[in-house]
Amino acid sequence: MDIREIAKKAGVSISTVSRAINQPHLVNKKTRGKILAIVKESGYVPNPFARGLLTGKTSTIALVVPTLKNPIFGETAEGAESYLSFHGYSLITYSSLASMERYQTIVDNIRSRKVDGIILAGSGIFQRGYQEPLEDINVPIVAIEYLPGNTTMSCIYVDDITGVKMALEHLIFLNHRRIALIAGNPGMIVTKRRLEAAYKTLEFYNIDIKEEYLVSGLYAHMESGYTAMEKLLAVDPLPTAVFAFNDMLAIGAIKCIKDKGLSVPHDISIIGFDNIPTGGYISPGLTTINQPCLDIAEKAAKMLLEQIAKPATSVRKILLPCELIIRGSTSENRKKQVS
Amino acid sequence: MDIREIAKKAGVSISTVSRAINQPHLVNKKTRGKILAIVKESGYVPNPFARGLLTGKTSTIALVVPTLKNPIFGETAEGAESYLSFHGYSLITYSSLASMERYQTIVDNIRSRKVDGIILAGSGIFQRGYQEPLEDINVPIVAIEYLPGNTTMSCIYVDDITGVKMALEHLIFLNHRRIALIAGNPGMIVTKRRLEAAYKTLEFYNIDIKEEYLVSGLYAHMESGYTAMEKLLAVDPLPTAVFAFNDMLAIGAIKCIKDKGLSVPHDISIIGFDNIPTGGYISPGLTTINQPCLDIAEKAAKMLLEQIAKPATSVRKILLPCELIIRGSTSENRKKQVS
DNA sequence: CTGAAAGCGCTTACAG
DNA sequence: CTGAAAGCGCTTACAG
Repeated sequence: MDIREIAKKAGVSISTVSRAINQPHLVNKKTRGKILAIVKESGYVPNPFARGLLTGKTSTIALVVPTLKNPIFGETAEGAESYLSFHGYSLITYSSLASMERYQTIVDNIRSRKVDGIILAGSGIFQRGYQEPLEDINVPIVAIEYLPGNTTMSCIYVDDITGVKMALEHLIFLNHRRIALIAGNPGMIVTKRRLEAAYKTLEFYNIDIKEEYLVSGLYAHMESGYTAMEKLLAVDPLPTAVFAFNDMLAIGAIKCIKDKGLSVPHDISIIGFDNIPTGGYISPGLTTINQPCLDIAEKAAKMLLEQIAKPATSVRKILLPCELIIRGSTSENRKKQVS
Repeated sequence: MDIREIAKKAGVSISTVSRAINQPHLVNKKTRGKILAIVKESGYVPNPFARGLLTGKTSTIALVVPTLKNPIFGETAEGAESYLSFHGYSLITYSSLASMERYQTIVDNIRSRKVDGIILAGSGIFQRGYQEPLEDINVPIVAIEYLPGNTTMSCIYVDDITGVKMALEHLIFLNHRRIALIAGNPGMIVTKRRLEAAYKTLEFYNIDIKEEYLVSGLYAHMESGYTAMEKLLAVDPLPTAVFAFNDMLAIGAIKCIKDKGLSVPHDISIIGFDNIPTGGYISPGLTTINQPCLDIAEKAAKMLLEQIAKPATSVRKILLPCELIIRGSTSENRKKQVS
C-alpha cells in the first residue's frame, strides 16, 4: 500500500495525496475529504523512511538511562514514553550504562539513527568526558540532572541540594550528631553535588565530620548499601544515624543493621533519597526524600519537544522541589553524646 | 557527509563504496582498504533512511511490556537491549500497557515504523483479542509468555505450571492445609494458567478449596497485594498460608499482615513468584519461585534474530525451569487443623 | 487548488 | 572487479 495506490483510487496525483495528509489546508475540502477517507479505510501510513530521507525528521527520541534496575528510571522511561507517544514520537531507550565504551557505542548508535532529540537521564552518564561524544551531534538534548555553569543542553532535575539539606536537618533535629553518609558511585556529578551539600549542611550545624563516617556504594544495587553499612558498623563509636544517597543503598543498609542484631531506628536511624515504592514496604518503613520522577520525565519530554519545534530556544534549567517523607526508619537519638 | 563525498575522496564510484561497506568480498582488497579507511576516518555512517527505504530493513526491534514498574520487565528490557544492541539492533520499548486502546495505538505505531521484529513480553497484553491487531503485520514475533495451541508466533517462558506446583507443595509439605491464593489481573493468560495449575495441585493433595480463599490484585502494584490480603484477613478461619501470583503482590500482603499485628510466617506463611531483588530485603525475606528474566529476555532476542535471518523457521516454544527460593516468609504450620 | 518533476541517499541488478 | 542507471516512497518548490 503506497501513496500511488491511494492517488489512483482517489483519482488525483500523489502530490495531492501528500498534501492532504501533511498540509490539509492546501487542498480543496471535497478532494481532501475523499482522499482522507480512502487513507483511513486502507490503513495507509506514509513510509517513514521515504519521509525521513526527505525531511530529516524521524519522530524518534533517544532516552539514555544508567539502568532499569533502579525503579526511578523505570518511571522516568514510562513518563517520557507516555508523553512522547501521545505526541507522535517513539522512544528508543538505552540502558545498562556500565562503561565509557558502552556510552560511546550508544552515542554512535544514536548518531547513526538520526533521532530528533535526546534525553539523558540519571547521572550515570555524567562522569567526566560525557560531553565530547555529544559535541557535534546537532540535535536538541535535555538532561535529567542538574548541570551547573554554561552548558549547551537544557536540564531539569529535582533540587537535591535542598533535598540533602532537608534529609540531614531531619536527622539533626532528631538530635543526631554522629551522622554517617553512604554516598553513591564516586565520580558521578550527582554524588559530588550531594556530598558537597551534605558537608555544607553538617558544617553549618557544627557537626564533626568523621572521616570513617563516609563510605560509598553503587546506586543501582541494594547489596552495595549492605556492604557499605558493614563498614560503618566497624567504626567506633557507631553512628546514630545514616543518610544514604538513594533508597536502594538505604534499603541495603537497613537489612545489614538488622542482620547484625541492631535495631532501626532505635540503634541507628536511616534516611534515603528518591522515595521508591519499596521503601513503604520494608520494615521499618523508609524515611526518605521524594523525587517526582514521573513529573520530571514528562517535563523533560515537553522541553525537548519545544526545542525541536523551535531550535532557537535558549538553554533552560529547571529545578523541582522535593519533599521529606517520614516513615519509621528514623527516630530521636536518645544516646549520650560522645563526640 | 554522504556516500558521494567518500566516493570522491577515494576516487571511486558510489557503487564501490556501498559494496565496500555491505559486501566487502566483492571489492578489490586494496580499493576496499582505502575506502574503509576513509569511511572510518570521516566517521561516515550510511543514512538509515535511504537504506531502509531500499532494503526494507530497519535494524529496529519493538519490545512491548505491560509496565516498567515491575522490576522483572526492567530486567527483560535490559536483557533484550544488551543482546540486540550487540547485534546491531536498536530497541524501541513500549510500556504502560493500560488499556486495549493503548495496545492498539502501540501496534499501529509499530506497524508504521516498520520494525524488523517484535518481542511481546508479559501477558498484560495477552488478554482476549491481542492477536487480531497483529494479524497482518508480517514481521517475526516472539512472545515472552507461554502460548498454548497452534500459534503463529514463537514463545519462550518459564515453566510456571511447575513453578506453581513447587510453590504450593512447599506450603503443603510445611503442613499447611488452609491455603489462600492472591491471583493477579483477571483475564490475563498467565493468571488463568497459574490458577488452573494451583487448583490442580491442591486437588491432587486433597486440599479443600474454599471460595473465600481466592482473591485477586494487580500484578504491578504492591498496594493491591495489601488490599487483597485485607480481604483474606476477614475470612474465618484465617488461612495459614498464602500463595501470591507474583512478588509485588506478596510483598504487599506481608505488609498488610504485619500492620494488622499478625506475624509472618508464624501466623501466616507467604510465598511469591518471580524473585525480584526486593524480596531479599524485606523482613522476613520472601520465599518465592525464581524466574530467570534476564536469560529469558536474551533467549527471546536470540530467537527473534534467528527468525529474522531465516523467516521460514518454524514456530518454537521453549519453557525454562524455575527454582524455589526459601527465605523467611514461610514456615511449618503448627496450628491445629480445623478444616 | 493541482500536477509534473526533481531529488532525499542509498543499494543492486546489469553491463562491461 | 567496477561504474552508470534505475528506483525505493515520499515531499516540495515550481509552474500553471
